[in-house]
Amino acid sequence: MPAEQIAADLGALLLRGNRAHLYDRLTEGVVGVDSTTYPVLSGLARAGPATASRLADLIGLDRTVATRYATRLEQAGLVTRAADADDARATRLSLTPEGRQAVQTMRTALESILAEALSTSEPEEIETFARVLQRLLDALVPAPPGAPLRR
Amino acid sequence: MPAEQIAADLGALLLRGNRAHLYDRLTEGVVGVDSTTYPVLSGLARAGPATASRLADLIGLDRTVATRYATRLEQAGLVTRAADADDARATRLSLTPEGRQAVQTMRTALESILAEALSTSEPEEIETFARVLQRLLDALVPAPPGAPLRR
DNA sequence: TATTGTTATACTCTATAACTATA
DNA sequence: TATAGTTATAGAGTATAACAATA
Repeated sequence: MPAEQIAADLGALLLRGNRAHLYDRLTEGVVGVDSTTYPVLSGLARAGPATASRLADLIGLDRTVATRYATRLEQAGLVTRAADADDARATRLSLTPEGRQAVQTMRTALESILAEALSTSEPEEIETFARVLQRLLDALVPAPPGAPLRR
Repeated sequence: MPAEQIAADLGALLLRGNRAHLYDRLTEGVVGVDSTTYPVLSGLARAGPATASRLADLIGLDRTVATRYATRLEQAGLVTRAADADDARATRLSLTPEGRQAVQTMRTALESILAEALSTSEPEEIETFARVLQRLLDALVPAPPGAPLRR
């Protein structure tokens, strides 16, 4: 039963330093994005234009934090704010072309890092890994209130 | 090609909120340990008696932080300090019986959580998952736990 | 001169509370 | 009354710098 080893590896992966290291590798060279604003930008890319509240639910942040990081990304020219036509209280956050470019750059970097990290495994192993990882996540992680998409 | 889904799942796992949620599940009910001191206690359990500097290297923290958290754990009665016989500058950190008990409790909790999260997967799948995860970690993480450390 | 442990300081991140506007 | 966005404030976490003691 390799449960003990899985536990140790997951624990290592979650160590603050290792998490920050991975985020730094992803965002290095992308101006205006760091390890704290990355989830906001990435979430916006996944969800499409969304309000700060919805985005906050999606990535598990407080909505005040989402607003502040959105402001930072806006000042960096990666995100824009626009009034919601249906609800005058709401503000829709969207990616600018520069923001889309930044997301694309980081996605490419992530896939390249992953491809290299998985290069010593067989395709069947990788497929099994992905399958179990998905189940593990479904069991470990609380579902966001938004619910429709997490991946 | 499940690389994209792996990337998304890993990203979700590393989200600050999800990481904190997992740590909270582990440490809930264990007095004197929280999501910040958990890695220190866990690292001490893996490494055995160690100095603050060595422990800091092991878990990727600054040594000033390791010292402060060790003080907190000491005040909670989970860790003791003792002079190093070989080096008068050094202080050796050790687990108290209460500290060992706390580690055991958290390990059991982690294994139980994992066992449930993996209960829908076949043993062969889990074995493959563990194998690929290990390779992934070796490639992704700068200094894996258990590696030789600088003094 | 370098290293260990520690403390002091400043900075960053995050949540709670409060305010405004709209539903 | 409730909700969206935002700002203000305070609390916690962390790193940098500095100190004394020892190598």
